[in-house]
Amino acid sequence: MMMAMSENGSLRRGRPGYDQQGILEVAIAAFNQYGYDATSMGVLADRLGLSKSAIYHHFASKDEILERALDDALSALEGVLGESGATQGRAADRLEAVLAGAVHVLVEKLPSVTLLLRVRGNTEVERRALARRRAFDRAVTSLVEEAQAEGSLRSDIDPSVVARLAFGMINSIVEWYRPGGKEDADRLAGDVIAIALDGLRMPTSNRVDELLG
Amino acid sequence: MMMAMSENGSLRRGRPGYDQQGILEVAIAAFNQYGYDATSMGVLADRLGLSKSAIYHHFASKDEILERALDDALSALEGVLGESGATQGRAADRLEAVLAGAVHVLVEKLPSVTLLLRVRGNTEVERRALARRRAFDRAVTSLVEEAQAEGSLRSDIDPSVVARLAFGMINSIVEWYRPGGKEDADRLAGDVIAIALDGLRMPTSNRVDELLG
DNA sequence: GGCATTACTAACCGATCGTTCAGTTAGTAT
DNA sequence: ATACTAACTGAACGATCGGTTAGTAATGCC
Repeated sequence: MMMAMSENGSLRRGRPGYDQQGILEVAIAAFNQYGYDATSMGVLADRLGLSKSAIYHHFASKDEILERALDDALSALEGVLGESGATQGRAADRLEAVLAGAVHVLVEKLPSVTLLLRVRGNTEVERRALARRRAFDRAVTSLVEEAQAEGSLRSDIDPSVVARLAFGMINSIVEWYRPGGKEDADRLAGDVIAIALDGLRMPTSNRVDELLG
Repeated sequence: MMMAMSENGSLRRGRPGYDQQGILEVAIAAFNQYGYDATSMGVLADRLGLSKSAIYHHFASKDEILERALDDALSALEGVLGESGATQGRAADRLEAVLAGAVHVLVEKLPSVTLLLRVRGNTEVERRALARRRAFDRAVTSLVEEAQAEGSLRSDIDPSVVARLAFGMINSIVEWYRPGGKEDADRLAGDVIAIALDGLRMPTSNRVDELLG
């Protein structure tokens, strides 16, 4: 039961119960479990312990719930692109900062990012979210291109393929990572970045062979 | 329009129109575009240019369509585990064969594997498919463990995480690979395996530093 | 106590859902 | 022409869908 608090921690006026954020969190969990399309407002109401119509006091529509959730995830990911580690320095370092930042966003906002990564495109809300995702992907691809031009990233593979595969790996976290599991968030980020960057860097095998003659 | 042919190529008896396979292919495409849950039998009927009830001549239920599609994908993936490259030799080589085989299955059966990778688990059909997927994942994880024990694969990362990240990358193909695009299938498989294996092998960077003193 | 605020309800709506049923249609074989 | 085979149809069904409406309920403030 989400007891709505005012910003200074005192109890707010009005009937106790869920607030918008409380509804949103339960909705995201249900959407992730059953899929957005297969989650009816009835199922959601059951999960909340409310009537269906009570939900409409908080959100105008099912679509609006989705839009709020997706915006949360997208804003966090877009925020990674604006951080100082992603805007200054060599392209390879910036790329590493973006990948690490993305992993942290995935872990910290696992429910809403999970929902984002499963969006289909059936509604206008979904299509707008997909457009924002594509813009993010393009920014990452540009970074890969720059790092390849610097010579610090393998250039035998098309930059858009590199970006997609790297994010394919990172995004797979939402399918199996569970907070409190065997891997803590920092260890996970370290592991993911290690594999991704080792796969992306200029291969050093030739260098070893060269040195050994 | 799928003209049903008998096995020797002559026209079969009965009214011309779709056969089961023809319905299945259109259904998979619709399921992948809109999501299984958001694809109504009405939408599917529109795509087929038939009435809704015509579909039930070919399949007993929407579920049965899904089951057939998922079985197609799963059988192909499971087949990779039974190939000689995956059953003989060093573990690292077997793992590489499995990864390459999986990429080829993804590319060759892109529609049905795409559908498989998006299964939620809302129905018994879906849950059975997920169980088969988990068994596949376990087999791959075992291979990673063996390869780590051989010393040819990095062992700084938990084998189940390694397997998941590698397949996360490989499975991401379904979200962006398009036959006839920039990357042909063999090139793609090569690129994916290069990044995955470079990310998975024992790091050679230390070796370079060591040789340089 | 009355008011404002905020959360919640049951009944209802029109539309759509997956499926069934009793037929019709279009081809081949005899 | 008739029988068989296989594909297809419109109407109907019970259930569920997202959403609306006119209320009720529970709190804090004055």
